[in-house]
Amino acid sequence: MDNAVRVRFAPSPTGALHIGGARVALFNFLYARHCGGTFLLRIEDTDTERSEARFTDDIMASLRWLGLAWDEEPLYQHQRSSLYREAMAKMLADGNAYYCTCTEVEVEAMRVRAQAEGRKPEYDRTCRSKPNIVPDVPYVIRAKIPREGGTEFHDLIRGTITVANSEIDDFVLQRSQGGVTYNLSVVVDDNASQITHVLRGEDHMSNTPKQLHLYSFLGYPPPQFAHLPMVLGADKKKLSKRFGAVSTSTYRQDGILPEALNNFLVRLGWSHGDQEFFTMDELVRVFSLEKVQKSGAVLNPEKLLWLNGEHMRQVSSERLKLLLEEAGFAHPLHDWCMKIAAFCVKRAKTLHDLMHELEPICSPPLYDLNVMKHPPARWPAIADAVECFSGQLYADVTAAQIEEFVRSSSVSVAELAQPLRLCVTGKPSSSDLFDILALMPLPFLQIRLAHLIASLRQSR
RNA sequence: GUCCCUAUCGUCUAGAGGCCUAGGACACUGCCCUUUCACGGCGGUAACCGGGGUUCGAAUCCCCGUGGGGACGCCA
Repeated sequence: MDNAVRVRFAPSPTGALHIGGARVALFNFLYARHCGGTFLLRIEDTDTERSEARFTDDIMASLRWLGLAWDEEPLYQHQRSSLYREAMAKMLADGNAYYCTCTEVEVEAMRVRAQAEGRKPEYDRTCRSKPNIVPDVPYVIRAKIPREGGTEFHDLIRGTITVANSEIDDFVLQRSQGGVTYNLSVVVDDNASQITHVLRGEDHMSNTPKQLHLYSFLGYPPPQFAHLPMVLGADKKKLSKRFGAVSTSTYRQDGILPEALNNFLVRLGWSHGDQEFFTMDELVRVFSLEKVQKSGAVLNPEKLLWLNGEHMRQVSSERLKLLLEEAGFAHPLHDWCMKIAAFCVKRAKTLHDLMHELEPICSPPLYDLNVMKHPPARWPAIADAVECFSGQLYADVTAAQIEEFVRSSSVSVAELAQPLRLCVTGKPSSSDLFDILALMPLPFLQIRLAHLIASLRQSR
């Protein structure tokens, strides 16, 4: 256990929490818990144009739903500009940053030129050697990245990564409107929060050398880095909003359990031998960065559905009841309903599957006798058999007794089972009929049977 | 285009030089169970990107290709 471990999840509130972000949060959370460390949340809202409070709300609600609780008060970057200004002043004073008065149009032209010359699109450093005094025209402040040498860091997942300094642009630290950009605020805040390990998506890998220069300029000790493989859509591309159900809250709405989503997400790029099913406690115990995969992982929605079914079968009756109510189940969930639910959950993949099966059982069902394959000519005989069956039911019947009766009746088992199933479950297929019959309180059952008998006779 | 990362069944992965005629899971599929649909049980199809090395021996190490991804913003 290393109590000094401090990690953070730092989303920008420019959209709902999508599952790629949820996975990064999960990995951070698991790493912190595994090490006995601290997991922090920081809202990166320096882009005032695109940041919205409702997205912050969604991100927090989704994290809470997933059980990824953060340990200290969340930090909001928009409240921390004085810290960033101090850092900026130091870099300016030390000659590690400079004023740039080039316009956006000019910079764009430089990029085009660089690319035409077979280089990476970049700023051409025009203002780099000008005197370091505040210009009287609009300006930005840029980092003065050394032109020689290289930057190297040890990635906990990928090993040593080396980038030539000549590849690193003199990126903007402060915008012309005065706000600072991501690379500066991250470094200042990670340092202020004493973050020891930065676990983030691979899409940030190219930012790391830039940030390492800032650590050096500011005299901060750099943290360790681990870049997680990307979560990809079916097209193998980085997840984006264009592809359907990517927001975490959508999975919740679709009847997915948080533990199932966590389980699914953790296995995208991480493994523990052949094990597929994990509880959160187990994950905290066995999670390790060494077993994280290096390449991107494509989402497999069917596997999530399967895992969700597995997790639903593991939850207690009390929690299942809570989950159903939370999902909007409209009928009172009596004890007998929950006992039936325990049977029905075997064939469900989502909470909605279970609700759809339970609903007609817990409320008077509507059904259409014509879905039966038996010819209407047989209906009177079936009605007689049901009547006889109904007459022999007493309190506390067992599935075995019911089965015994049905087998000894004058009509075939299939002929009797179909209408019984319809009238009790409202559907032509359901979980084990005899178990449901035995679990339904007799008065409820008798009302249904009477209705069935009447329908069978009436429909002739 | 440039730089960085990466490469085992359709998908997620096991695999740390001999245990690999490559294992598991999802999906697909055959059979069994069965009043239905499922669940469950037993099977099946299906992969080491290519080429060079290193080694007695390579899915595993190295190099070169190729494929894939990411980054290249006064977004984060």
